Amino acid sequence: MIRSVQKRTLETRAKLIAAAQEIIDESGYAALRVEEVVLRAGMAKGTFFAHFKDKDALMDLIIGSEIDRHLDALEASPAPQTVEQMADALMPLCNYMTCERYVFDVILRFSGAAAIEEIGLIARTFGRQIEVFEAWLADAPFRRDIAVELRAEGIHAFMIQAMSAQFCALHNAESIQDRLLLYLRAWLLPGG
Amino acid sequence: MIRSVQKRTLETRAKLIAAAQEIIDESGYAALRVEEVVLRAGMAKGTFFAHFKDKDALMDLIIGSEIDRHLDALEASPAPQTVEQMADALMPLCNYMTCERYVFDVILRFSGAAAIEEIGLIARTFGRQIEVFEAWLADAPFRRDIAVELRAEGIHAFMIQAMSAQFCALHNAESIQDRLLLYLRAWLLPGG
Amino acid sequence: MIRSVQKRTLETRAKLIAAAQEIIDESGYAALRVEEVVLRAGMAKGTFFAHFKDKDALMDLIIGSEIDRHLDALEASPAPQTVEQMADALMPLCNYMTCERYVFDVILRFSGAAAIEEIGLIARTFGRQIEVFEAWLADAPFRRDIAVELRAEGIHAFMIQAMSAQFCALHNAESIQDRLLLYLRAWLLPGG
Amino acid sequence: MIRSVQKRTLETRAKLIAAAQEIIDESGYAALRVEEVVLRAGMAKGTFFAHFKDKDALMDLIIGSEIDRHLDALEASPAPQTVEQMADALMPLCNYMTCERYVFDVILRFSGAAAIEEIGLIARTFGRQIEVFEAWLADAPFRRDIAVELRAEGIHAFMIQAMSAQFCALHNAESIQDRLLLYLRAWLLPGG
DNA sequence: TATGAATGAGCGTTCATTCAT
DNA sequence: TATGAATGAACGCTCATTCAT
Repeated sequence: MIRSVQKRTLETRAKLIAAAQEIIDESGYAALRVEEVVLRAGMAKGTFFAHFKDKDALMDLIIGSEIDRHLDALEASPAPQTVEQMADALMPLCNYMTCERYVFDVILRFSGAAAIEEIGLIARTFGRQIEVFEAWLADAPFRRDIAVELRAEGIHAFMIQAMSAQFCALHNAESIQDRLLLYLRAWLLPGG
Repeated sequence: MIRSVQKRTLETRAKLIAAAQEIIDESGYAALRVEEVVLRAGMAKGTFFAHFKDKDALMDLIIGSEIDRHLDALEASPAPQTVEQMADALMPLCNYMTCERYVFDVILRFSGAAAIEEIGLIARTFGRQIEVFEAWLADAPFRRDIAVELRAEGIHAFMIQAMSAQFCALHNAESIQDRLLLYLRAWLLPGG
Repeated sequence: MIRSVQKRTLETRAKLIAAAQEIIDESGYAALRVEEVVLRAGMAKGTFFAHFKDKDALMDLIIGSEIDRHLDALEASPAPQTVEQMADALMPLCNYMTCERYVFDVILRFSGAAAIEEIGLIARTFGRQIEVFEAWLADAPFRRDIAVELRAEGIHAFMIQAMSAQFCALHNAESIQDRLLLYLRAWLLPGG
Repeated sequence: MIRSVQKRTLETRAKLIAAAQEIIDESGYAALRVEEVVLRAGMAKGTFFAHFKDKDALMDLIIGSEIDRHLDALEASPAPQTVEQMADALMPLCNYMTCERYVFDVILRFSGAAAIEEIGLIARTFGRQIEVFEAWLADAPFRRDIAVELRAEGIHAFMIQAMSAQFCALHNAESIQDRLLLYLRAWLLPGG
């Protein structure tokens, strides 16, 4: 009884997400409208807000899931042994996070959550990124004078820096990857 | 004649900025409404948009000016000779940039400008930050294995990272300053 | 078997009414939400509508019952022999009916029922009020030039008038009782 | 300058009211939707709410204006000299007020205003009704044992009573006019 | 330059009611 | 009977921005 109810609920939720993804695939994230989502899902507006606190909550879920998928792939691949390999490995995620100005803004905005109960997927993926980096660093031939967590946080900081530059007219000469490589080399192989 | 017109224009502009600052002082940045600004300045709404392209332009100006003031102070002070001094020196600026979630969001959003002609004050202050850091690094006893610009950009990346953590419920154990110190030491004194 | 089912049904109904009354006691009639009622009664929303045609039906029942209780008291008391006594006697009922703007609105709305089968408790209590007044008038020293039913209806009309004035900012100088007394004297003792 | 602006404002307001009236004429009061009003007026939704606090405010204005028009007509006509004439004179207004259940409900709900500043047209027309009745009674051959204001209020009370009965399944045998006549005779010609 | 009424697209909300299980 | 997810049709609102005067 309870199980069947949950199933129905999950199906509805899935339909809403699928409809949203469809819109995003067609017109991009910034073009998503709640009205259009429920229209495509064949549901009432009230149903949307019964499943998601607001539009942002859906956005957090969809973007967060996509980031998670990238992290899954990173976890499934062998740990990079050079900064070049690392930059290569990070590029799919960086490209996704910068695929739209709107997406990058949402990510930055949601990456910090004011309260524990508000922590959404995107915020969690930021934690997971650090974990993935830590796993990479465990056996990699990089600097070992500082804690693995610190090294991982540094990678993250430079990823953000490289992506931010992408949206800046002052720095658009260099690609994300070039900048990332420069940063990672200086961060992980000092003196090298 | 021309001078008097310019003077009047500047006065109007100044009145609008003063009114905005008043609201910010009373209720914070996020609470600022154009309606309220023109009301206090004793003008019509249209006048606002004759002086500022949009609300964001005013926000960019006010926040950018405040950041500039902090940079002026940093430039006027002697260059830090230790990472501890550097972290200390950076804290007033970091505190301002994180005084409100809204302010930090605006700063991140404006730090990259889509086109050269759109570059606003905040974006410029980001460039200026790098310059200030470069000046600091010129004679300081920090790593010299990488270009001074790269070193400066790293400081900036870690400042952002430390401030971001501030808004994240997952990391609020450590203060901005503690994180910053940790990062700067690892970045500027590798192996040290 | 049948008895136990009926008992269960009645218990469910009673629980719903009790929960509703609890909410009313705490927050007033206007604040009552079906959601909150079933939550307190520990039931599902659907159960509510299995017992009451709609929310209004519950409201009609609760308010109607309260009015009935007042009418019981009036019937149990001796008939007033003066308009002063009559106004005194009517005040508890008037006070209840005007305890909340929402309650008075519901009463006026329900006092007329669109169809015989829709006649609810409140509409019935209006009929009962007339009957009570008729009983009062049977032996009382008031005008006798018109039918007793007409006299009774007049009392009712003036009760409504006096209560309506209560909610009007234009007339809040006089109390319900003062107005009622004025009206009743003019209605029941013309020329007196 | 100021005048021309006011003119434009008044025109917009008039267009909104005209559009609303059009809908009412076609489909009735209960069918009026804000969306439809602005659509017909060729305006934005925001404009509606810039002119009317909410939908109810528009309803109050339209219904109140209509009542006012009836009162204008009553004031322009000679004062009734018999209760029969009075009932005849009141019927157009009564018919309007009971043209729709929704309209009568709105009238009752708005006839009392919680605060002076909230007093709308409908509430004001109730005061005006009393004044019109007072003017009628000044020279008419009706009872004079009570104050003219009191006599006027009684007429009003009985109008409401007669109209309320109209919506009540228990009393729909008699017409509003018959009831009104009965009431007025008993009220204005006691002993007669 | 100044005015301020008008715009407008979409979000969030409400909450009684229905219906498949 | 009981369940509770889903419905749905407006409403109210926001508020930066535009534009005719």
